[in-house]
Amino acid sequence: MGPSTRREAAEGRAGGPRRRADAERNIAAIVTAATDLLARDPDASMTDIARAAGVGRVTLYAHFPSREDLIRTVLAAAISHSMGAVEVAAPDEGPPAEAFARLIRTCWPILDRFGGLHEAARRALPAEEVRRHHDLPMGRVERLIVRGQEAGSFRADLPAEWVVTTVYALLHAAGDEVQAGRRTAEEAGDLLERTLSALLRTPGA
Amino acid sequence: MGPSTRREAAEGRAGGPRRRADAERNIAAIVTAATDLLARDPDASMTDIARAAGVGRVTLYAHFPSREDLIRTVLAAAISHSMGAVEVAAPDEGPPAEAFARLIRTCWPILDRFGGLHEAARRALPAEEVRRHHDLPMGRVERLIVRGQEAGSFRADLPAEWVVTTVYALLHAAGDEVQAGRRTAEEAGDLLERTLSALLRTPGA
DNA sequence: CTTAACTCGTACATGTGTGTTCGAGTTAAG
DNA sequence: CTTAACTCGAACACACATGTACGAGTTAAG
Repeated sequence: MGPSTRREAAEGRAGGPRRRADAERNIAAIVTAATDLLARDPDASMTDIARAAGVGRVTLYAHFPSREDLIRTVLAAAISHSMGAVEVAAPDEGPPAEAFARLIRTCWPILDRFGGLHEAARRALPAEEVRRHHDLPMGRVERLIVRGQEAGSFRADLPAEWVVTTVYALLHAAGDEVQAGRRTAEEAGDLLERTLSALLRTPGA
Repeated sequence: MGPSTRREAAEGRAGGPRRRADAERNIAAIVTAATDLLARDPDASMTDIARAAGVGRVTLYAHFPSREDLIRTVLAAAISHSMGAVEVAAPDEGPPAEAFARLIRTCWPILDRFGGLHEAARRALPAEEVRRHHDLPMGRVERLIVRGQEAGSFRADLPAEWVVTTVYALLHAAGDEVQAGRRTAEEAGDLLERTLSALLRTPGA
């Protein structure tokens, strides 16, 4: 048969015949390479991704039947990664202001990367599916904002949804600065923290 | 000879033989259609643009030898349009805070559209050229920020360059909200104004 | 060692975008 | 009216991305 049997979609395989170790390694390399490339450039081609993963293009297709499949997998991995980080930094209790500062300081690069992948997903996946995945980490941050508004620590004269939007927009702007080499990650993180705290503070305080 | 003599590049023709009226009209239609389409989607194809302008694809190429040429022309037009609006709303004297508020209130859609075109230009034009054009309206806003910082009306603990970046990022976020139909232009402008004023106010005031 | 899984270069089919050519028809300008 | 400018559909050449098929070589696993 072909270059590989391609039994299941590299991800949710049941219990069947075990996968060989080198295949496992290659799949991991592909996912990390694709995450990096797609976050930087949502139009990165399958050829680029294969090369970056140190793998032949055919091998890539052996594990991921289509670009859509690959992006789906990458997005799912990035989301579960993001969610883990967010839950640690900003759990559902404790002072919202501190939680938010911690969240920005420790995981803004992760969230920014998620934003880049989101753009890639928007182009390759059906809108409904993207929206569904999008809601998870976005909703988490929004809950934190709402909690802070209700507790009086964040300004409440702006819709929480809009605040989340601005947070992501600035996250992305900071990421671009770093990627363009205009600032180090530390500088960008610092600017981000000071900018966002000004954004959240209530206007009269 | 071909469908048209294509003597010069539709733009900087000297004095030679006059251009016919219908050609002039079509060129104008192409530029406005391209401006609209490219601002919304930087990947809009030449076919799309021709159709939106109500013109055959061949006619488009008769006036603009390449996609690069078209984008160059569109970008130049958008910049001169933006510059005009900015100079009226935010001249180089007068209270910076008021000038800034006026600037946002009256021409944020124009500036946002310019941002979209900038993205299209970034993909089609050499980086050096984009940067050169980019500096004009960007520098204008930056001068205003610096002036406000020196006058004490804006917070000075953030680099003016970063402030400009955040302004454009939020401008774009607001534009997306409108385009996605989540808010009206009025709502978005209002949110923008309140968000940005919080960003510029000095932290202790 | 033997076998099945896996890798990978080459090549092909298909689709899409760019830019050009041809030729016939239309329209503004003198 | 006459002419040169202009428009435009159809077709072509080219480049590039996706996805598939083949066949030979390599490697993990028993």
